[in-house]
Amino acid sequence: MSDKIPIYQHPWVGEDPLLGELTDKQWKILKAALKVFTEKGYSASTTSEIAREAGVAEGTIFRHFKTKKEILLATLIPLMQNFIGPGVTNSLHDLLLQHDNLPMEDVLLLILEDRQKHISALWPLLRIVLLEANYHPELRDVLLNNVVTRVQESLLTFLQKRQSKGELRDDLDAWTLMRSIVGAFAAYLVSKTLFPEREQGHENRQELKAIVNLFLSGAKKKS
Amino acid sequence: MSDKIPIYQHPWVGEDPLLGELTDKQWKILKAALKVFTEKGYSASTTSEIAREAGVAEGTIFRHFKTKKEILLATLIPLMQNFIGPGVTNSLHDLLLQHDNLPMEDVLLLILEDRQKHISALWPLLRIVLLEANYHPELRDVLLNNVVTRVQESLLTFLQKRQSKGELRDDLDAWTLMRSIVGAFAAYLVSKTLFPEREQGHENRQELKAIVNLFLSGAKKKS
Amino acid sequence: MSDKIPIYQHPWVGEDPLLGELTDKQWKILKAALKVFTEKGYSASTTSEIAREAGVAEGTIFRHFKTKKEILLATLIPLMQNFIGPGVTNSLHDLLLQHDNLPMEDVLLLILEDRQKHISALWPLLRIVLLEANYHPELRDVLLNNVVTRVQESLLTFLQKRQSKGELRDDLDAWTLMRSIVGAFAAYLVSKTLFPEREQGHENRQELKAIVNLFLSGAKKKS
Amino acid sequence: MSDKIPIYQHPWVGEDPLLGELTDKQWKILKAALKVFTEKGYSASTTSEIAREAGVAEGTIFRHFKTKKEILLATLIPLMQNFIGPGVTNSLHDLLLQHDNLPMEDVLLLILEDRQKHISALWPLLRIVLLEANYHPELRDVLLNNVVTRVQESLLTFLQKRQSKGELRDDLDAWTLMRSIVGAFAAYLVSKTLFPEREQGHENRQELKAIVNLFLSGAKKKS
DNA sequence: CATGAATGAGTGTTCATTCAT
DNA sequence: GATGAATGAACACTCATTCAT
Repeated sequence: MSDKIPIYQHPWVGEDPLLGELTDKQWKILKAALKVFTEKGYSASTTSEIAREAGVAEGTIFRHFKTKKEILLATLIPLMQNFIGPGVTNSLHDLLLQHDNLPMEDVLLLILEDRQKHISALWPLLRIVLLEANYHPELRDVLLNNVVTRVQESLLTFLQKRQSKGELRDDLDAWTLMRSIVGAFAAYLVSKTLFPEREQGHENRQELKAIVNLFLSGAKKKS
Repeated sequence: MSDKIPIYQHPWVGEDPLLGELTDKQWKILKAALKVFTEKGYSASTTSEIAREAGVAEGTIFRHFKTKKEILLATLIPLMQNFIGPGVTNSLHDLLLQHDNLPMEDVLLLILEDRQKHISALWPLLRIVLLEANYHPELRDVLLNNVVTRVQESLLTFLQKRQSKGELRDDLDAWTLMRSIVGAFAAYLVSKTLFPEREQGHENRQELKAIVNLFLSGAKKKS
Repeated sequence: MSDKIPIYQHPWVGEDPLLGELTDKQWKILKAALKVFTEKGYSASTTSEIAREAGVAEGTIFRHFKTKKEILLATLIPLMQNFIGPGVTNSLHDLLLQHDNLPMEDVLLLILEDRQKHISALWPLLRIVLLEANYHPELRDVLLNNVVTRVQESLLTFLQKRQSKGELRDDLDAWTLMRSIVGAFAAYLVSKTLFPEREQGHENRQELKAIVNLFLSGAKKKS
Repeated sequence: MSDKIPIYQHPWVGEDPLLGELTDKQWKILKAALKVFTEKGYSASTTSEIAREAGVAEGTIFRHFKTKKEILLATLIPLMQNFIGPGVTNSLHDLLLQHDNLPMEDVLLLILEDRQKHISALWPLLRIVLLEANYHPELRDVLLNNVVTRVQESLLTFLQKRQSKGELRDDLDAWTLMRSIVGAFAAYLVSKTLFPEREQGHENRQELKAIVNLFLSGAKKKS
């Protein structure tokens, strides 16, 4: 048991019942699997390539995971549950609580900058999750319940509070407000990825400010 | 060649050099391939299932397409070039031209409703294109150049014209405006798909109106 | 279809729904499978060895049979249904009918000699059937219903008729009589196989006569 | 070596050079192996299941037995040598000696009843031995030399003595007599196993009596 | 041009056996 | 001596691709 790696030293898995603690070998396999899946997708990846990448024998993989699909789930689900999910939500929640009294503009800008950092760091991971969620309901469920729903709730609560404070229009559903700002922000990230040259000229923070400004110009309560 | 089908009778392929005109058999194969790819994704589809679905022998497929990958490209690229692309762009273009003098609110609503209809109809196709574009650069290129770019250009032109007319703020980049409205609209579609129960209560047109209203409240030039 | 082999040219399969007619390749595979199974038993046989023995690619095997187990069943079941079963039963039945009026001694001797010839010819086949029937209920069922039961019925009918004619004791169940003569005969065959040197000295026919004599001495009705 | 188990406390192995005395662990492994082999046959059994069943680590098994095949031999050979063989023979021998002066009918009935009891108790073991002897010559040899031959000798001696006493026909080889009674008896056991419903109606002892009666009616010397 | 049987490299998975601890 | 993680050759089976008919 001496080769166990302490939970906090890797992003995967806390007291997650699916995996428990990870041995050195398991960690190497999961890291290799994530790399290979990320590059080629699940179907086009082979267990033998994962083994080669992990530096273990192919048989070793199946000592730790019953099937190839279990490797996929054991790779992505804990990441969503323990890393993406809480990572995303907690910091979001903290942000919203912490700066409860800042003006809307500033809070939203902080949030978007914070989100952007997180998403950039996690992008390869998020990408494979989003792709494979199309074919594996188990992934879809965890994605929805552990990531999407949590983000929504945090944001909704925040927006509703600001509505009741009179800072945001309440003739529109908070849900609609949320979709708009999240959509605009997401579209910016996508655009930055697809057309790096296009967005490169602009200062990132300026662009985020513009997004917030446009949103709030429409969303603020007119006195 | 009596079994040739006139171009205009099927959505695929015009003067596309990749395929030229399609024989009856080719058409059946492509239709079958699209169905199978759509259901299981490229990697998990087998040529034998495509053959069965098309009602031809497996060998026949390879008489028309050199490899499985060529089937994928021959299926999706013409669709993007001749169907999604123009279909999308033209109608968009027409709409924008046709109602050039309508108030912003009405034009945007018309556009979104029109887009929504198109996207719904094409969704299975768009889905597989978006998914596979992640792994096949050939697809990604065509997707960007033939679909995304065209939509952007139409919308940009429209927004810029309205900016120059003084109807929209010109302190913000038209690109930024576009991202916001497109993002908000896309977020609505995604939300409708992922949480049908959530969005079900609302009247679709009301929701689109809210999106437009929110956008324009922020985007309109203050006099 | 020109490579189909007429049914009657091989022992396997008549209008057997399991296989229908056999192509040249299928025939080679089944022959190879029978050989390999016979030599090493089912579990220890590999599909690759069967392929090598049949002179076909391993993939070819699975074009004709879905699983390794299906090869086993497709090999043995038709043999039992079309070869062992009828072969055994018909000739037995014919014999019994044909020589209905011969003295018991002669009929029994004819039967045993006939059976012995059949069983010798089929021994490798019977052996693998008997062995694998222990692990595959499908085989056991066909063995019992198509072989064992048929033989029993023929013999029982014969013995009962002779009982009612007053030639055999009727204070004993015909079933008991049958078991005794069949058992004695089987023990002789086993003994000949296990201890060839022991039984070699004796003339085969003399030995069969002794078996019949011993049986009839006990089984004949005392006047 | 304090964990050695005295020989006489387990049925396996006496001065058998193959195993010598057994440690507690070895005993557990052999018991587990016998169970697993008995249930699935040799080929379909896995060493890991044997280990699990024995409650030891998989590596431990290979510390005691070089190969899987050695486990099979170490399991079955000593059982034949020390349990089946002697067990069978001795009690048979004793019976024959003890009741040397009883009438044939009674002795044979006693023998058959005694054998039946033994065989029933040992059936799972005998079954696997008979099956695997087909593929492992080492097993076949021991089976023939230690079990079959011994039984034969005891019975032959008995029958020959009765022949010389004038109680049994001596115009037939004792070997022939033996085969007949053994065959009839074996056929009864097989029949009882395959068609339990058929033989259920009859009283077991009555059936045995009938077998003996039929045999002796034919085998007894006519005065 | 169409067929579909044949191919064989490759797949995910198993398992007897080894060996560092 | 006992362990069980690691191994890798072998397994049953798949599938894109070829080619004789």
